[in-house]
Amino acid sequence: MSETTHKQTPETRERILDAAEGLFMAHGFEATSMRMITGMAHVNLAAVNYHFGTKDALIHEVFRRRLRDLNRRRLAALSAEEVAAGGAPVKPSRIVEAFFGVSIEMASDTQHGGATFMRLLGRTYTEPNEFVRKFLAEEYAEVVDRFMGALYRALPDVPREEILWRFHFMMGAMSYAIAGTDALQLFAGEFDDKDPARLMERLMSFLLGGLRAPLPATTAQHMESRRNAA
Amino acid sequence: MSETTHKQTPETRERILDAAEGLFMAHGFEATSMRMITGMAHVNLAAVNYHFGTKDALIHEVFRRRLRDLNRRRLAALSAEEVAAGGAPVKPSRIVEAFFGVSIEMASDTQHGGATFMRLLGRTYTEPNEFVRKFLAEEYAEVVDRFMGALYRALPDVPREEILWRFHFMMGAMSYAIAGTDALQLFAGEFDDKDPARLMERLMSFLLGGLRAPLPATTAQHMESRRNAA
DNA sequence: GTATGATTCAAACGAACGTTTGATTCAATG
DNA sequence: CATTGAATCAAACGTTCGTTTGAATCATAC
Repeated sequence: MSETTHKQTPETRERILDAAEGLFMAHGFEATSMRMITGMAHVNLAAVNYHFGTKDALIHEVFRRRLRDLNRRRLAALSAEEVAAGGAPVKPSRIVEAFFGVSIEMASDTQHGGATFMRLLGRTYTEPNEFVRKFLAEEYAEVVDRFMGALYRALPDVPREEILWRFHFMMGAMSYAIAGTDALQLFAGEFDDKDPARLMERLMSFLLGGLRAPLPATTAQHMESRRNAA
Repeated sequence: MSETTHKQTPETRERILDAAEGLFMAHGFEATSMRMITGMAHVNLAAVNYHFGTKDALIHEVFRRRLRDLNRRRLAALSAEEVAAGGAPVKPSRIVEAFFGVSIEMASDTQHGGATFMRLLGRTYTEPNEFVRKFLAEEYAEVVDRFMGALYRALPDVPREEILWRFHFMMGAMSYAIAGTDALQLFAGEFDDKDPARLMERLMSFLLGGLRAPLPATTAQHMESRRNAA
């Protein structure tokens, strides 16, 4: 054999996953062919089907590999806040920071592909593909439960629907923040501030500003009439 | 001929555009085939190529058809605010309302496909496909110029980069708001509040809260040192 | 009513897709 | 050193894709 003595098995899987991750991010799932993936990974065309079964299973694994760690760190961050609060409800801003801080942290990791993955993840929340959204929901189930529960406890007077929507809005802002310059170039041709620390600052200011904004008039009215009835 | 005496030309184009719009929204561009489009539109397979040339040209026309009107209304709304302000800078909140208000207005129009299109548009801002983003940038060029200029004038002390980012975040929040329940179901299985008026309220509160949030520490420091130097 | 240009139609085109196959090569076991 | 199971390889599979073709059908003008 001329090079790399092909046959250190574990490396093939990783190379495929890395290549697929980058190509999915750059071109989307459908526009990325098996031949593109195996070509970039320098493996045989049949390797994907051998190691993962189907293309869909590969997509699944690309997400599972990173999402497991991402959500484990999110839960750990929330747990740490809950311990620090000692029984009392965690402040909303700390909850938001726990969730989105980990996101941006991972998005800042350009060494191990974290940045690539987060950009892929950001645009996948709105992915039309049914089966992608299905397992995304599964992977998020526990995290959603924990964080929503914490927010409900922290804001007992705010309607849960309102909290859900605001969290949804925050997810959108974060996705665009991480997807980054791609969509921003729509608005400004020249634009290259990529310092992740400053991005984190910027995004957090915006998110907390939105979270703390006065409730819309209609919602406030509903709460008022409810309070009077009680 | 049995039905509809096939040959009222203008209707064929519209039927294709409407079908394509809905299918692109539901499945994405690549996953939507010409056969799906022509099947749903009840026209011959070759009709798309005859009327539009290629699939890409069809995609382009799907956007151009609605975007023209959308951005014309945005510019009109901003002009009205500028007239009302009579030479003085328009308040930031009014600028934001002019831009995003028109978006939600169109997203609320379930009669003429406006809602379908806005959901499609929301997820297209982050579209990987190069040529889609290209003509999106072209269609937006004038609107971006006008609105960014207005914001710069309204907030002369805020760094332009900061304004750009916050507008970017707002776009993300709006996209998720309009893409709506799709991504929200990720977080809450049962969820069906679709009243567009309340959504508009909710989103505006959030956006203005984020826009008015205190600047991040680093940015504030930069401004401080600049002020001292002057 | 016949000529004309626009539109629709059924059928086919080559290209690219995801996947499968069967032989071959590797590392490890007895 | 022969055997075994895992991994890689080149080649092909059938399907679907976007697009093209040439004949058929329409509305209109002379």
